[in-house]
Formats: sequence, C-alpha cells, structure tokens
Amino acid sequence: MSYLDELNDIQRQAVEHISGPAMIIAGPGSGKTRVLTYRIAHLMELDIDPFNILALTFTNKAAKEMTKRIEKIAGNDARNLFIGTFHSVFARLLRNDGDKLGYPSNFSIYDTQDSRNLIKTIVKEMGVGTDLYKPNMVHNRISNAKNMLLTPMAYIQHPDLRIADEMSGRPKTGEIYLEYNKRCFRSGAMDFDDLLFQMYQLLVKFPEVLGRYQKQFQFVMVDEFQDTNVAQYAIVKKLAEQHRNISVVGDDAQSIYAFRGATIENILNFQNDYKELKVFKLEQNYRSTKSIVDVANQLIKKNTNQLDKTIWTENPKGDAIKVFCTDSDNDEAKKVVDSIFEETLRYHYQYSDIAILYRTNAQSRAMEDALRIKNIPYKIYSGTSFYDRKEVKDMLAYLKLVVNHKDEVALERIINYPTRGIGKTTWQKCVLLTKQYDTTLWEILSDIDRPEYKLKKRVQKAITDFVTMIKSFASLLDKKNAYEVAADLAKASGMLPKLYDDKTVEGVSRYDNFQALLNSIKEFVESDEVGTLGADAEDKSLGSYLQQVMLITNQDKIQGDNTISMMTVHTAKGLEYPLVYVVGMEEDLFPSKMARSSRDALEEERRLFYVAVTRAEKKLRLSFAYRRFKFGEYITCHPSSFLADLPAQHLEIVGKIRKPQSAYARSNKTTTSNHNLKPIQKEKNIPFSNDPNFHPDDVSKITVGEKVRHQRFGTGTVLDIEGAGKDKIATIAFSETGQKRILLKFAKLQIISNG
DNA sequence: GCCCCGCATATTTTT
DNA sequence: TATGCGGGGC
Repeated sequence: MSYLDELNDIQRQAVEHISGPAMIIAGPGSGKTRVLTYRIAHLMELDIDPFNILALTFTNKAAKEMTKRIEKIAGNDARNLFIGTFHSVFARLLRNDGDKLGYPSNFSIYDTQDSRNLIKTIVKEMGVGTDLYKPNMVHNRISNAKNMLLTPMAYIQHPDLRIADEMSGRPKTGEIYLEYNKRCFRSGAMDFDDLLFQMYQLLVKFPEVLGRYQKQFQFVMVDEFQDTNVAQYAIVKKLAEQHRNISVVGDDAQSIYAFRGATIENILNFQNDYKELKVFKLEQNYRSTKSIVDVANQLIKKNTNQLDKTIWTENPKGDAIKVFCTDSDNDEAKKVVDSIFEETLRYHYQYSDIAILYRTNAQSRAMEDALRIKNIPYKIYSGTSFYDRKEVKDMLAYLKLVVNHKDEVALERIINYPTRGIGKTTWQKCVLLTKQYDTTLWEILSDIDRPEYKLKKRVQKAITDFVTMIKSFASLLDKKNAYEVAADLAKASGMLPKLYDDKTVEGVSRYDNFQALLNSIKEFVESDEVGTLGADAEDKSLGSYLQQVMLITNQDKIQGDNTISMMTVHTAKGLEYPLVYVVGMEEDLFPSKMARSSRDALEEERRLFYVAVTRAEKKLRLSFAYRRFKFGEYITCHPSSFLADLPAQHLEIVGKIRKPQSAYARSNKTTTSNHNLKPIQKEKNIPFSNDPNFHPDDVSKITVGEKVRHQRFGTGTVLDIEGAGKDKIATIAFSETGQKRILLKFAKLQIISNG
C-alpha cells in the first residue's frame, strides 16, 4: 500500500483511523485534500463499497477533484462514490424521495434571484410596502431561519425574531415567509436553503427513509466543516447516527461564512455529540514559504476565539512580503500590473501562477483596466456571473418551465418574453383567478378558454399557443437530450430570432452569450467526465442539466488557461497560487466597514485576511491606495489596521507611507487633494500603527485647561479632573469628536501645550 | 401594450 | 458610476 508512504505521521494516522468519529483540524496547506482522498481510497482498498461512502464539500470543483484523485489510486470504482456538494447531493436525494414531502421529482431549484423575485411579488400582493420590505432583506431573514431549521410557524412564534422584526419596522416578515414557502411548494420549487431544510424534514418525518440512508452511508465525511450551518450539521449527524463513522475536516481559523449562517459552534457541538472522537491536527504547512507562514501566524494570533494549534513549515524563508503604498485605486492597479510584468519577465512566472484577490467585486474594475492596457490576459471568477445574465436566465426559465410547468417564477419571467400579447393586465387577471379558484397559474392557463374566466379571444389564443408550445417540448423530454430540447426551444420560443435581430453592441453580446449557453449545454451532453455524483454522469436529460447548472459556483468555473485569476477572497478559499496580490488593504474596505460594529465581525474579517495570505505559495504582495473612487466620487482611504498586525521584519514597504488624518477627516468622505499629507519616517516595528509619531506622555500630573492629543479622538482641552492617584478621570473636550471621559490610567495622551 | 426617460438606489462576502 | 425600476406618455 505505497500510497500511505506519501503521508506524514499525523496525516497517516488520520487516514488509517477508519471507524468511529474523527475531527481533522487542517491548517492551510497542510494536505487536507490529500488526507481526505487517501482516506477514501484507503476505505476502498479495505473493500468498503464506494456506494457506502458519502463525502460532502462546498464546491463542485472540490468534489470533482477529489473524485479524480481517488480514481487515480483506487480506479474506476471511484465513480460510484457519493461525493458532491451539500446542495447537489441533497438535491439528488430529494429527487428520489421528495415525493413523500409532496414535491415532484422534477422540482425546480430557485437561485437567490428567483427567490427575491418571488418575495418581491408577494410583498406587492400583500401590500405591506415595498420600500420597507426590501426583497434581499426579507430573503436574508428567511434564509437564516431555514438554515436554523425554523419553519414559518416557528418563525412567527419565535419571540426574539418577532421583536427584532417589529423593531426594524417589518413585523410581517414571518407572514411573508409563510406565503413564500407556500408559493415555492405550489411551484414545485426548492430554493437553495430548502435543499437543506427539506432534506432535514425528510429525514425527521420519514424514519424509513432515514433508516435507508443511514444503512447506506456507512462512512460520512465533511469537508470545510467550519463553514457548515445548523441545518447542514443536523443532517449530517442524522445520516451518521447509525454507524457513527463520521469524520469532519476543517479549520476554525478559515471560517469566513458566519454571515451566511455558518457556525463555529458546530465544532464544539461535534465534540459534545461524539465524546469518543479522535482529533488529528495537521499543522505542517507544505504550501507556503516561511515568511508567509510567519505572517499568517502573527496575524491570526490577534483573534481570541480559536482552537489551539501551531502552523509550521520546513519550507525556505523565501521572499519578503512587499507592501505597495499607492496614491489611488488606479495607481494601485498600475503598480500591481507593473509588478506582475516584472515578475513574469524576471522570474518567469506564468500568468496562471498569479492571482489578484480583493474584498469586494467592485475592486476588479481598476485592475481590469490596467491589465488591458498591458495586454495581460485575465479571468474574473466572481461578480455578475454568466448565469446571472438576463438572456441566460430567460432561456433557463424556458427550460425550467418545460421540465416543471408549475414553476411560477419561471413562468412569470418568460410568459411574455419575447412579446406574444400576454401583458401585465392579463397576467394580473390570471393571478386573481388563481386566488379565486385556489389553483396554480398553470392550471388556469391550461384551461384559459373557460367562459367564466372572461378573457378576450385574442388573449385566449395567445395563451393557448404558449401552453401548447411548452407542453409539446415537455413531451420530448424522455426522448431527447438536454441540448436537442434547448436548441429547438431557443428557436420556437422566439428568443433566438429576437436576439439575432438586435444588432446593437449589447444585442450582439447578448446573442453571443445565448450561443455560449447553448454550447455549454452541448458540452454537458457530450462530456463523459465524472460528474459530481458519479452515477448521474450518464443522465443527459434536461432535468439533469438544470439541476447541475443551478448549483454551479464561481469556483467551479476556474480553469487552467494561462491567465491571471481575479476573484474575491471568499472565492479564493481552498485555492493556491505561487504569486498572490491582495489589493485594497484599507481600513473600512478590508476589514469591511460593516465589521466595525462587533468584535466577532472583525475577527471574521481577520480570518478572511488569513485565508487571503495563506493562498500564496512563494510570493505575497499587499497593496493599498490613499484614494479610491466609490459611488461616483473619490474618497480618502487609510492603510488597513490588519497591516499593523503583521511582523515588520517580513515586510518590505514600497512607496511612501503618509501621515494619517484625524478621526474627523476620516469620518467625512472628502474629495480632497492631499496637500496636507506628508511622508513620514518609517518605524521599524509598527509601520502601520495609527500614527508612528505618537508617543504618549506621562499624564498623571495633567491639569485642567491643558491641551492634549489622543490617538483616536484627536486634539482637545482638559475640562475637569476627578478622583485621585491612579484612578483619575479627565473630562476632555475634543474638537473633532466631542466630549469624552477618560480614565487616565489607560489613556494614551500627548500633551501639546500647557494652558 | 410598449418604450423611453428620469430618478433612485446601491456596494460585503454566496451555496 | 451604473444599473434597474417605475411612471408616464405614445
């Protein structure tokens, strides 16, 4: 069994620990995937049927990669493994057993946009005020509720949630949730969260189903465990209840999805739920240079909530971490691109070795412009995705509707696109009819010429034609594959001709996108690549395509062309590049402004930065700008406080560090010129502290009337001194931030003048 | 029913 | 800045 020789001691122990629960804490670059894949291969080697092994990941890419690697060791049998994302595996199981919950096997999957469209419709219908009940806000509430396994009724009865909703002026959120769920169900649709929520319901309500899966999944593995939410863990726990062969792999320091309901508590719960568990800590980093590992360690040390571990490496020290100080976002982009140019030229890096990471999608713009000027090829793996494009979503809506006529969101989207004489008024009438006769839209449309519906002949014909078209394509579904159906439907629907006729610049690009979609469906049909779920790979039906396409993630699109990769730090999780640029290292950007409110949020930002830093293998470059274009105006920026957390001996500062502005200037977006900013002398240990020139004075003998300066509050005058000795409290009126009471024991004040 | 224009609105991350 | 929505006019 030679493959075991390729592992270090701990890795090997983790691989060989077969039965019983295990928790593998895997630092960045510690060979996590290797352990997971070898572990599964090892199980197969020991003659466990791949059919009995379940492994859950967060991205299809991770699942595919694992399957491929296992295939190399254990052969073709790997195709029978149950490896996939939480969402795709559960979607598959729900296709089989969802009927017990009342869902059709061809249920639609609603993506975020679909969900929001439906919520918007509901809010309008309920007449509770579209300005208050913003679709994405309501959706977030619903999504969080589902992730915590709260039904609409449980939500409505939950005192905390009710109070929170009332306080925010949105007391009807629970009712919207109730109606939303009803409508999804009627549409034969599950949203992303339902794929977890309903899966859980299925297991709880149908013991025979649970028993069947428990029996099947003798070995359960979870990747990126730190990013699981309550629902995901609850399901996994149920599935593994019988055999208790559950191993979870993760790194608490890389938990970056708390905002989406992921909870580190799962790690604690796991320890409680499986008292007999074995813990393996993978602490040796094989990915990065010593400098990078050191920097990452220093950084994450600032967080208080974390499991005890020490990441180390035998790799050479490597390059210093360069920090580019730049004037503006465009200047930053230019300097990054210049640097890339130099690295490729002098050190022969390939473009594919390089990644540019940023906190927000909007930041890609300046980078793109600069890269284009130098003719450097790049790909962006985040932001508005191909599948978010209107023309693509329209076509997907047609395909969804053919597969599942009940799909209300798909229907509303395309019933009059391209225009076929079924306008808003008609649609509104039909919606009213559904309420009146308590039925679905499709039922109404199918029977549209009933006299009691009182619709005009012309409208009746338009609708009947539409219904007939959709039905005729539905009847082809088991005879034709996804591409054949789609290609015909593209013409018959009128979409292809309409797009073809539009010769404007945007029109041509829409047409190209449309063709690209058709091509991707063709690829799907022709590919014999292992799917994320082996057994499904043979199924080339439209339904199978739709399920797969709805669950595509940004990362899944990453391919190996020789281009620079640009993406958000979130998207970059799990990836690695020899040369990594993390741009926009500015306060209120990274860490995000939103993280100012709580320590937890700030710690999550820091973990996010930790993830960014640990993507780099050989060289890491950071950059920030003093001015950034935002919301149509320039705002002044300041170096990120995260930079001050990094050990100075590993940094090489490129460019000038400016004197920070006062808190006042900071809190006001200004479109200033920078005449008042002058370069200051570098400090060895704290190059990015708030103000390197700041040395607190002894203020124990401070008196009323004295002028002082505070690191954060700016300058002010002492109004009053209370108390004595070490507990003296000074009341100081700061000119920029107002009056503050300060305990002198802790205060860091400079005395400016005696009053 | 369609189209156009003007205003508002957003910018944290996404399975 | 850029997109998207709604209202109003044709």
